[in-house]
Amino acid sequence: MKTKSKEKRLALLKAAFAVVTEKGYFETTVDEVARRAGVAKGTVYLYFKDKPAIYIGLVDWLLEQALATIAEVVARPISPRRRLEELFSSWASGVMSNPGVMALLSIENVNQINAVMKRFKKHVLPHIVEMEDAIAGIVKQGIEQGEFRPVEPRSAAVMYLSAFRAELLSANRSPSARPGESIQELFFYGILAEGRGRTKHGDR
Amino acid sequence: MKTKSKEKRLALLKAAFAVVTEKGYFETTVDEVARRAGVAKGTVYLYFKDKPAIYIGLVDWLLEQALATIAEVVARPISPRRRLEELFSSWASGVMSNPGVMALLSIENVNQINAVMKRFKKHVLPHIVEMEDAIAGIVKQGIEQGEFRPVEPRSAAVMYLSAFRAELLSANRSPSARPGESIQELFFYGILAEGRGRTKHGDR
DNA sequence: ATCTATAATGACTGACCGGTCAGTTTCTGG
DNA sequence: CCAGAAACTGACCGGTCAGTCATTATAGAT
Repeated sequence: MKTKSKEKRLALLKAAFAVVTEKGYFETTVDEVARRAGVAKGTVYLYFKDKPAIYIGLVDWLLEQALATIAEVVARPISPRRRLEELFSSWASGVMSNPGVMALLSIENVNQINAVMKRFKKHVLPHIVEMEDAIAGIVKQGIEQGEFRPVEPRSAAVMYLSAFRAELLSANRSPSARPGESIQELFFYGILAEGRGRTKHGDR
Repeated sequence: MKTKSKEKRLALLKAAFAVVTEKGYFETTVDEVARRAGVAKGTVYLYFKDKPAIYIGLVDWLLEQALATIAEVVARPISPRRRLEELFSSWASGVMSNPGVMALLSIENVNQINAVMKRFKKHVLPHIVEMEDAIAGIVKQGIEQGEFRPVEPRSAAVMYLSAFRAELLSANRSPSARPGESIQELFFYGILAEGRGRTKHGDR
């Protein structure tokens, strides 16, 4: 039965998610993932080739959901700005809301020195690029419709993701004032009081 | 001789920096740090209590430099906006330029589940907060002088650091167009084309 | 009820690595 | 030149954990 197997795999991924977001990849043991899923260690190896494969499967699963959320927001009949706002809150209340997810994806920062890291990078990076592209698409649309300034869409996408990340982390640290809106607002309006006449960042 | 000892310690930190930014904390072995510094493993333990202590010493050292750079920029007779711009480029050409540094500090994202992680967090977080405070100070000054809008200084600081991080990572990935200026420009001007009349993000 | 195939188990192994410490080398000052 | 101190060394130990596989349990077919 194919579905039964898929369900089992998913259950393992969920267990892995719980452990990895709590402890990080390197401090996660396969045995704990197994126990958390209610199976023995050997069973994990029936569904995943090795430990890195669990991580890769996990990232695939998470980013798939993140991308699905983007697609969903893009389908709504709203302005690009509203799209970005709603994506922000959709993510913030979904899987991406776990700050551990950010740490999870942070592995991308490490230089790829050995075989395992190369494998990680090879799988994670294309997904991240795909996400950036999707967001850049929203930005581009906003520019064409005149809602956004003619900025570099990719940079704006990178900035958007950073803002989201920043929001998650700071919210995690102090659940005080609503910094989420504050950070979103900064993304939209910038920090400067005036001098908004130009398009490019001065010349030279 | 006290200085001799300090020098040795510094040499070890530099070796640790090289290895850790390349491989990340968990894949770094004490033995490799020792070899990279040209000493035997045992020697490392004359200067650091254990492996976590190396990491903590490293973070202290790096953030000390980052803070010193802020202080230096703050001392210059320039506008808050220029301060932020010059800090950006000072960092980008200094120790912070290594993308591995960002990965290094990313450990802070992991939840503190065990004693070692708690130790990490206890040391790293205050430093990060200190940095955020310093930048928030610049922002506050800019608001008082009317150069910046009346935003929440802390949020702006968090956003600034995120922007820097984003810049580093994307520059590392594609040395194509100058995304640095692009991202800085976004931080200052935001993305919206107009509707700049208000101060707060709507009401609600 | 019995047989077979498929799934699951967990004890075991080998590699790795943090930390130790008895032994060795280097330094210092008399 | 020597003796004692201080610095350094690296073989060794113990614990951990990824991955294996012989054995056992389960499900489905007849």
